[in-house]
Amino acid sequence: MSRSQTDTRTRILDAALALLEDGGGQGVRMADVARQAGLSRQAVYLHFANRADLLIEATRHLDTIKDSAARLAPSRNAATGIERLDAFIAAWTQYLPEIHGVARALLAMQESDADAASAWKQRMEDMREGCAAAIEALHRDGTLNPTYSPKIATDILWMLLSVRSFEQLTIESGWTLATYGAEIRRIARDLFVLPKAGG
Amino acid sequence: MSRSQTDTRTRILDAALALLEDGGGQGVRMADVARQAGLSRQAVYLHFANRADLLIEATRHLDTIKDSAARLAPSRNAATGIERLDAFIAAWTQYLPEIHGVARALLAMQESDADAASAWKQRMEDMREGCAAAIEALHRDGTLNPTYSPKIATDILWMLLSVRSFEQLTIESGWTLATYGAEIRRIARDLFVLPKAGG
DNA sequence: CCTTGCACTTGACACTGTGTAAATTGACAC
DNA sequence: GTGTCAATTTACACAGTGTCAAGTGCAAGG
Repeated sequence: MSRSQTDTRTRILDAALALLEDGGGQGVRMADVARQAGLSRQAVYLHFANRADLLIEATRHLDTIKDSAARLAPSRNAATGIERLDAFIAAWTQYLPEIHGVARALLAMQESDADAASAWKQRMEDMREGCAAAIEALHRDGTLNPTYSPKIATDILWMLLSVRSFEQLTIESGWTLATYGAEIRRIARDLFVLPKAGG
Repeated sequence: MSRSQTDTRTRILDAALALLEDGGGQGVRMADVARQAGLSRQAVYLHFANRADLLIEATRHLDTIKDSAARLAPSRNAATGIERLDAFIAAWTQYLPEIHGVARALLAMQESDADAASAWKQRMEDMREGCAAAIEALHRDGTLNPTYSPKIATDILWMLLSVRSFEQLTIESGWTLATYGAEIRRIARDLFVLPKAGG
């Protein structure tokens, strides 16, 4: 068999990712993906139930390609809370630009499609776990600024690392990726990490 | 004339605002607005060129109703930079929930319509002026944390006060409006206001 | 009174994009 | 050869936006 079913499936996913990655974002239609994959529009529906399904699977596919799990390992292995916070922020701020195109599309889809909404929500929930773990590590070390509860600190960190905040700072305010990463790290430290005793 | 052209126009705008205010957000169609205003769908097009135009005018209309200009007066009249920052944040965080529905719709429209995009951008630019002025006031007083440049500080404050951040914190993280206002104020102070000498 | 103007209505239609369905092709496997 | 199955072509239903044309009803004004 020259073209297995799974081959075509990944070909479609790759096509979708290619289109989503460069700016297009919103304007990626089913027909565009089909053309990019060298298929008829209808053939796409043989592999994915609908547009939401395609986008959801595309993000999953991207996670596999980019090995998102491996990227967060350094964060989990950090010795101190501060190191864990830094490592998590570094990993995420490097990851975000790479998934931005797909994230944007799924985020937009979310408003009209319930499945897309819950898929996105789940992803954001997973990311929040990382935020919570970093804050919790600070808390255990006694280096969490006590004027912030772990819950509030997690919420704020989650917001700082959200796709929307990333977009606003890099696109609207023109920050470079390096600036974005460095500033978010600094904000998190300024807010959450207890100043050294006597400082 | 029992029904002047401007009467109907405002009737349509009021109808649109009413629908946008309660949750609907995305799902407000031209036909919905028309029904709410007691008109045929086509009549709406006699007053507004298209959906984007209607939404843009609706936000303008809302500004008039809510008197957005007057709300920012206390901020401009503040004696110190710190007071100005506080007043601006207070005014904006109280205003945001009131315009949230319309903002959401315009924000969504922005992705597909160029006019909506530039109208939204303009509004955000105006809001940014307020952020910049507050930070500048701190700067003049010498109370701006020198590790943040006025530009970076403005960008961050702008991001903290964005509709998206508001949505994330109140909807996703479940903060009350009061918590949202208080926490943003605290974050801004922690980040930007220089600790008292000897503190 | 009758005409002119105008806001609005009704109904039809084009266009875009999604999703469904049916009949057909082409290749590979046994 | 025949069956299987991916993929194709063609067609259509549906929602929502936006356009167009003909017609209605009312009020102002000669």
